[in-house]
Amino acid sequence: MFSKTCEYAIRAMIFIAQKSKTGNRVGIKEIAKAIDAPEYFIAKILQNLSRKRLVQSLKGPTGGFFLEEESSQCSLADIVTAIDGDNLFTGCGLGLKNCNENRPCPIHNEFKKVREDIYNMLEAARIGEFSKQLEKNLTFLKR
Amino acid sequence: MFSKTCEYAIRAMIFIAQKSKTGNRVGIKEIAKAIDAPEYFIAKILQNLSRKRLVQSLKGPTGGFFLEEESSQCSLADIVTAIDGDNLFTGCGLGLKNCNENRPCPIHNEFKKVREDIYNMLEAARIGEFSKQLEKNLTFLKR
DNA sequence: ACAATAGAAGATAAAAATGTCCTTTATTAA
DNA sequence: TTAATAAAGGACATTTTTATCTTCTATTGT
Repeated sequence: MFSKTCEYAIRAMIFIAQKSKTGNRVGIKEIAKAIDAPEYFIAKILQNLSRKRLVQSLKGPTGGFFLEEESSQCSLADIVTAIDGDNLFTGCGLGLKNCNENRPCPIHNEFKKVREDIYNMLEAARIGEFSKQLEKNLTFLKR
Repeated sequence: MFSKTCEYAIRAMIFIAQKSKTGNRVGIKEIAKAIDAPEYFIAKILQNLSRKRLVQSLKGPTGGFFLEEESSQCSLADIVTAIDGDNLFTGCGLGLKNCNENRPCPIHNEFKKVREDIYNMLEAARIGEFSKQLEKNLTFLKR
């Protein structure tokens, strides 16, 4: 469904959001451990998200990644779009470039429905909303 | 959503199914043109599906690919599973290997729903059911 | 000012997916 | 039975994705 890059990105963002609630910044190494992802790779991914202003960062001692109030309101759909683009939400299921209402592929309408369901679900899910369940160990970000 | 390989596979299978209705066998070149896919690449893909008995083939003059009655009843889910495996239908949205009811990722339940929707849609779609609309040029397999 | 810290940026490497070519095998029609 | 045809199979090439390493830059506390 998502690229590995995108899976890591979502997990990292949820983790950062949780830590940000208490005003903490969090370093790459801590993130990598918390979500069980390759350190250098996560660094690249967050660098990218940082350029796109989906996450905030500060260099130097006491530095690290964090989310401003606004960023913690961003949706999973925003993250997916930033990393994988919008193909999942708008593209043809069979990979046709010009598939559309007027010139549909054989599964156009059925596919459109699930695409919309996916989008709605990801748009409704805000990055900041997962902290409580994580803290209670009701949900997990690794393995 | 699907790999490119899988997209080609589905399009090729739908095309073969259509041609098979009238008892025709169809060669790689014709398939490649009809679905606008790289010839040698779909050759490989169909070779694979042939080994898995999802499509039938005959070598030599007048040979080619075709679908027996039984094969034209196979679902898109069968093809996806044969090519991409069942990760789309059973895997965790965030890539966690051990995500499950007892140890869910933060989006486990929402994701499960869309996964099931996707599966149901693909399982309901039989490869042989698209011929009429294709013949009437109401749906398309290329571009 | 300076040393230590931590992300940014660029280069490189490894693995997987995608795409191509060449030889072999099975089948057909003459 | 032979020549032509078309898929099967194996090897190889290219591109994209995933992963790692090194150097540079900004920030902090002393």
